[in-house]
Amino acid sequence: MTKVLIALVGPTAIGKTNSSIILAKHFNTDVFSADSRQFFKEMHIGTAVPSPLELKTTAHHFIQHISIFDTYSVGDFEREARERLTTYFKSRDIGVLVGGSGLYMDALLYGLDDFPHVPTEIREELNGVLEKKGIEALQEQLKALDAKYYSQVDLGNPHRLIRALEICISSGKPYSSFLGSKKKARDFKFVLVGLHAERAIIYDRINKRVDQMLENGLLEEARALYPHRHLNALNTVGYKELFNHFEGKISLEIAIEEIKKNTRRFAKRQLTWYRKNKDVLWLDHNLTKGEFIDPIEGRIKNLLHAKK
RNA sequence: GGCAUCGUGGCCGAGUGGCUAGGCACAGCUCUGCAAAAGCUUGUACAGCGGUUCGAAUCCGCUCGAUGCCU
Repeated sequence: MTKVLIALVGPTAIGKTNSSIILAKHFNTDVFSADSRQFFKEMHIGTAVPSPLELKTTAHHFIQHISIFDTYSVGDFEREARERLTTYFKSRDIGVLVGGSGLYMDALLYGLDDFPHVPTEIREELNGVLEKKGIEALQEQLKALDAKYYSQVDLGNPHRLIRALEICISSGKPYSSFLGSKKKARDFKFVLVGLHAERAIIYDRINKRVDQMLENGLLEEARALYPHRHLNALNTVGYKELFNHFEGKISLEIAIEEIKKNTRRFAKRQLTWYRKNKDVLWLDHNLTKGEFIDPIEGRIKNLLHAKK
């Protein structure tokens, strides 16, 4: 029996959570999250995690399953989620995946290459190089260790440079030599669905949701997390702006405007991520339940038939 | 009514005769273990009209508009 994962993507605040639950109920499935911020159990309001009721009604995976103090990466997620799905599909035929993090979604749907484990000291050291000698030092080092990748990376992007270098250094082989190998086979097929709306509508929903988060107590949540502001998990829209406010750098009003602005820009990047992906079936966010489910059901049937 | 100052791209803001500041926003884009991260690309705009000049956002005049002061 072919297993099918319905993968739902779309810009933040467009209504993915709600739609995912509609799908889960209709197809009687669990929901798997691929949202890199909803993983953290210490964050609730600012990450727009599903409500307690929603979590109670529909089984969710990878929602608040780790701590902001944990080290977690796409690689961990990809492995963990793939294993979880394998188990899940032993007794189920359809699953729902929702997520706002393009990289995490794609890692699960399309696979990731295998990379050797990198000791954290190597990254720390490279961060030190960046700080002391500047990005040029990283560029030169990469040029020496992996000329091929050097010619195609964003040379101005320290994250990309450091990642490539840490692989080169820890493995003794060029980063690019690990790329493009055959990915681990997925034991499921997927239907990729994108929620779509006019830009103005998305932005309006974002602005309103931010106001709602504030009413729900985002300020208090952020204040409680403030001591941990240096953790990567807290380098998150909705929190970092408030941290700046706590430090007296900006007023609360400005902080709120910044949250809205940064959320809009985040939504824009999410749109860019999937705009050129031909697998995506784009559906308007405002469809009725039937109009929404029918085309998805159609695609699922096509998949099942194609298999035979 | 008089005098004075000012009027630069969506916003902020440099620039006092020639070599298209810059920042922010918007828009577009990149992405294989920090991804709600990180990075990249993009605007010849000088209130209007006329004049001086080889050449004006920069000088002169008028008009319009804003602000301040005076009667």
